[in-house]
Amino acid sequence: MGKCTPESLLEGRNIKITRQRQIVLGAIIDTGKPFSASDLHESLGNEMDLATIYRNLEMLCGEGIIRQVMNEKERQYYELACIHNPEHPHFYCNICGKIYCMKQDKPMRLKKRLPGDFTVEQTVLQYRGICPDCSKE
Amino acid sequence: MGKCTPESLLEGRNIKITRQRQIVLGAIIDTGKPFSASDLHESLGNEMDLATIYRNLEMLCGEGIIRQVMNEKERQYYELACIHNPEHPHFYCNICGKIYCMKQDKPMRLKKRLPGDFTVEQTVLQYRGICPDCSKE
DNA sequence: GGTCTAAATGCAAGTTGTTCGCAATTAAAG
DNA sequence: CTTTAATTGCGAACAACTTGCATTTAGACC
Repeated sequence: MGKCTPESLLEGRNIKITRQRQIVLGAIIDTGKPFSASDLHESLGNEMDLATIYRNLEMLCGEGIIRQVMNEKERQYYELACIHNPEHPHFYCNICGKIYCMKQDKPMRLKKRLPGDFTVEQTVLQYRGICPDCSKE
Repeated sequence: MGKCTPESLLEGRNIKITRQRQIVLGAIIDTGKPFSASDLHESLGNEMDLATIYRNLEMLCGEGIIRQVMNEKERQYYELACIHNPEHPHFYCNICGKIYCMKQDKPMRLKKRLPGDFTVEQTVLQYRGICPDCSKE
């Protein structure tokens, strides 16, 4: 299990490796935290077309390479979905809007069986409140 | 603890009781399930101004009379937040987009203490997958 | 290497949910 | 009944995201 690189994440998937995909994936890997399309856009110097970023995020999400984390202030946040980053809870600060990853020991598998005939594909657990930084004031 | 009426929900709060607030709250109480601004708008025959609905939803949310449930397809969903409807998990169907309330026996109080200095004001637990109706196909 | 083609990109325009400014209306206090 | 501050309706503005289309490009096949 080597480390994540844009190429390793894309290989064996029948996906064209374009320059912008390498750049986008590189930025996603570098940022160790949840990001939105415009976060990426900014971190890349506002040079890449936003439509390209959106299209690639959708593709990466469909491939399971990234996952949706939360939707806040009308903005969708994602994170890398690799072996080293399994599903985990997130904390959203109601004051500063920052999103924190809440790592936890045991894998998140709350009630995978639901009554009736619900098939659970993803479990989302999030907390909202005030983060340590904002508590200080 | 009487039943919910627009007036009982607003009383003692220094909020003007307007005709549209009564209508909006009435619709919210009648619909026993999560709703969006446009759901309300439609259910009221597209007659009330959407801006009014948005402003009232924001106010009701600030007052704790309703709570945000989830944000799906760029649309914010709310539900009534009264004694009879405590925080509970929701299920979002990836196919039909319907939102189900997952009632549960014990109150939802997962990990209210988090490491560091996080103050948790709300805990959100949601499942996404395929609902019973869509499983049948 | 060169050629070809389907897929990806950039750009501009469009869509959608939500917000804002402002004049007209209205709840409710006096 | 009067008064006034809050609320409403309307239209325009906004922001995130999507789409159409011409241009470019990865990579497969010679």
